[in-house]
Amino acid sequence: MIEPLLLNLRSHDVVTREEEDRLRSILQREQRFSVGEDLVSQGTRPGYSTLLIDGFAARYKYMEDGSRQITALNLSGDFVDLHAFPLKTMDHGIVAMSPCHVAFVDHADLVRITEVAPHLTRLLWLDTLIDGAIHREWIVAMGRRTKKAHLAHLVCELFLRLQVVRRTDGNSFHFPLSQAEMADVLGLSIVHFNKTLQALRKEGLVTWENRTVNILDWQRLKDAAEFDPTYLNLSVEPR
Amino acid sequence: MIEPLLLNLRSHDVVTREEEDRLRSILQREQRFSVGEDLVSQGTRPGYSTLLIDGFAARYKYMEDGSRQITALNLSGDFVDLHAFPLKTMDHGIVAMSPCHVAFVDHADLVRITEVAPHLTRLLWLDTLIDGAIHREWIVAMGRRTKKAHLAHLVCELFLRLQVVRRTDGNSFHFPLSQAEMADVLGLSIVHFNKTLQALRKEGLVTWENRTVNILDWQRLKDAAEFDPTYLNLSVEPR
DNA sequence: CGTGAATTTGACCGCCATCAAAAACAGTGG
DNA sequence: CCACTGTTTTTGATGGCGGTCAAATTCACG
Repeated sequence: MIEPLLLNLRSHDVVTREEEDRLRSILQREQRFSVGEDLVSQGTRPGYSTLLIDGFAARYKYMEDGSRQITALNLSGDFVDLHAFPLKTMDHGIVAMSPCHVAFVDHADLVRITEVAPHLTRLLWLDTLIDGAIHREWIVAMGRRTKKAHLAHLVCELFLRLQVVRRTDGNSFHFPLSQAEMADVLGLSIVHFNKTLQALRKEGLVTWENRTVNILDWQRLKDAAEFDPTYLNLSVEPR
Repeated sequence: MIEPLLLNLRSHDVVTREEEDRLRSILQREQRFSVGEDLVSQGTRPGYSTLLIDGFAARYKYMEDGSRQITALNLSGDFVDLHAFPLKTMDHGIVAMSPCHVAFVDHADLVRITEVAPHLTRLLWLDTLIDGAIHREWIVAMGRRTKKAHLAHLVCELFLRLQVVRRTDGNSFHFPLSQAEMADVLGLSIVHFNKTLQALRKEGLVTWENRTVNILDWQRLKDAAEFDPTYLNLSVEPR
């Protein structure tokens, strides 16, 4: 049940059997959310953190004019709000973009981990640091990439992250977001997201239909995106 | 010497005398950098982290076409690359935007802290989580705010962050970035940054000259920015 | 087959990039 | 103190990317 989390952590460092057991032992009740439900709502102070076992979720923030910006995408195996643990008050919400299967962890148990399991603490810390690295990459994409490159970059990133948790199938992966939702990821209008996607399709870099993305030419996609996977830290090293 | 760091940490939680001493004891040699020098370069694997004692620094990434995006601004009291500690390889660089006074901390000493000082560990973790929260706010600003609101938001954020480390003077603060550098923060052209700034000036929200920003009307600036300081976590709570 | 959602196309227009150059400013040496 | 030079800020003109509005088409599903 925590397999995707373990796959995630093990893409960065060795996780011992003892650490694995410790993680299992702190998982509280499971719960399922359907599309559109908030896993965590803005402004709340949850006393627990949420592990996404399976599904797709998005961090989002609404503006006063009703527009929305998605600031992160969470995949199977992601701790969606380890953040809330020392951060206390949620400054944004997290919503299910597909049916989501989650498990909860009490903050008290996380505090306990920092007290007795320093290496595991560093691994969880690392997980939040990679979130930060992804955020920076998104900032770069929004500020200095063309929209086409931004989208291409996102596809590259999603592919590698999904591959870690074995959610890819050859060169393709299931991806449940609508184009309207993707527009909120890229900070675009729906119309222009559509035109950007069509540009990628026309160049023969990807297909994207039935909520399935298929990468036709990894090398050219990578080039179009100026994609460098360093920030994902996909190498096993002592941390 | 680590006073600004302590001010930073103490804006979130109580820091005991023992923790304070521990922090002092792990600070290695100090160093000064002049404007334009890299505190940390992209692609390197430093064995230490850098505490910014005084000055302004920026995380940046260059694109192949030579354009640059600044993904974060670091102020006095910020740990500029606690990230590199479990992250290992720097996926971006950090450059001095003003003369910078820094001190170094060995990664081995940071590992030691995770082993013997859980609360201090959580405080340092928190620090990196707030970096992440700021990143998310920047993503929102780039994706869904007008450029004027984005700039206003940044001014609000800088003011509060500088106030914590006592680098404000009434409603104004010293800020050494040129307009060209600010353009790299907002993902704008120099010309348009200038026009955006003039819009804020014309509305009587700020003055900005001689590298000094003065906030003329906090409330209206806040409104123009849709600024909500929650993400900065400026409240003292047990973490 | 009908209804609502999602995708796609087209027209129009404004924000912002680019190019160019003027004006203001800062630091230099004479 | 002033001329000289490079940097920074500011202004103006032009064009393209991407937003908004509107509608057609395709798709999902009861």
